[in-house]
Amino acid sequence: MPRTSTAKERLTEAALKMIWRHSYGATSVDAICDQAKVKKGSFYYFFKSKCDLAVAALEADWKAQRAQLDTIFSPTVPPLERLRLYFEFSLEHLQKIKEECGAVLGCPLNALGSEVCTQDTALRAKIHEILDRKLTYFESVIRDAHAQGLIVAPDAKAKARTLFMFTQGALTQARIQNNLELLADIYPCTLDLLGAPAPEPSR
Amino acid sequence: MPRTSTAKERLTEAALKMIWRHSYGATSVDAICDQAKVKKGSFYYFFKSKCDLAVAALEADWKAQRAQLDTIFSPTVPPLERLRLYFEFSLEHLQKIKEECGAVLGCPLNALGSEVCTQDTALRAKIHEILDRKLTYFESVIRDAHAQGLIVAPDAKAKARTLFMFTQGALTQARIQNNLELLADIYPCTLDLLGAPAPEPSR
DNA sequence: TTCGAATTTGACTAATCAGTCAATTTCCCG
DNA sequence: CGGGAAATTGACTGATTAGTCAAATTCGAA
Repeated sequence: MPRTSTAKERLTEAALKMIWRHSYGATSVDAICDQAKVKKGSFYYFFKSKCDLAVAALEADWKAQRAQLDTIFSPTVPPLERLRLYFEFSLEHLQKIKEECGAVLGCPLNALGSEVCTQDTALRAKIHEILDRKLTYFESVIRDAHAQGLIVAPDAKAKARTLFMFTQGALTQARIQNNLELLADIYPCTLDLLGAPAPEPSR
Repeated sequence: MPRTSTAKERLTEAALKMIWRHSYGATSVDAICDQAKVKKGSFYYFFKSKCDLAVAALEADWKAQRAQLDTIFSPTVPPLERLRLYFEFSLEHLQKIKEECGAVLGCPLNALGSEVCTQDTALRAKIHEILDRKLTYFESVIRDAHAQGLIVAPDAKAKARTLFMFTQGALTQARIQNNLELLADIYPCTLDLLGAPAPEPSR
């Protein structure tokens, strides 16, 4: 049975959406409360500050994403196929959001992290933590691909970090330019970056 | 003779520094005026809005950086050496700033662009424009390197974009994690990404 | 030196900001 | 049903926000 959403859930959901859409600084507590249909008094009953809400919002979002990522990055899937699936999934998600709000939003961790990292220690720490966990998926992919002789990457950690920087950079550029096409070749570019043989073009 | 700085110059300089250091949203016009020793009335005599100032600040900074970039990316320098010099220069700059303010700040265009791109069209357009110009340097490097047989990159534009995404992503990660070491291997990683033979390790 | 333009000043909005709080309502458990 | 905890409310504060403006000052050229 579909349990009705709680005020706390509505707040974290609205917060993530609005902060991602606009920015941390441009999103006021009042606006979040309006969107979530919650009075400000209630807000401060659940959260002790705006930053506290942002941390909770990231945590809730990560918890929800995890299951999907675990499916995509399942060890039963061939390593490079995991990456293809991941990019496909991410692009579809960004496409859907673009249709909703008209903008390419990139990665919320990147956008928010870059904005608040010099202002709020707790928020930065949470973002750092989640980014590290995401990196772990890449690491295991590359380790497996190397073990199976699909690519040459004796230092999986380093290679994963490079790939991670590239993909995160691509997401940021797509956001800044509001252009999803910048991400169209992200999978073949990844294969190239990893030194994997390009898949045969279907004809 | 060292001309004394004008109020307008002090404003753009302070604006860039403070916005880069903190963020666009967290930097108030009052704070910028204080830093620049200019009264707010004067501010609005020179600029019609905070966003207008930010555009002017980016433009002034770009104008100042251009000469240095033209030197680093001079066609008389071997292509891959240009990249090495560029990373060296960037790292030294970030190191110096870190010593000043204790934080790794990454790329101002990236940080600011990611924050304001959904809020302010003029600012976004200016950032897009400057990013495109920076990309041009990479393009010419890669075109030259390809022509000289140092790398294989028939599509210089695409390769430059990939490299650009990687380096920008690296800068953002370094900012978020406040860790300059993430940039330590950026040149060898770039060579690897370009498929250039690694330089012999000195012993 | 004089005059008009460029610049500087500080006091002033009106809106918005994050955050507080006592009083009230709703909820669940015994 | 009763009572205590959990949740909700709306009015409130004091600080900060971007932006305005008329008056005063400085500057440069004739």
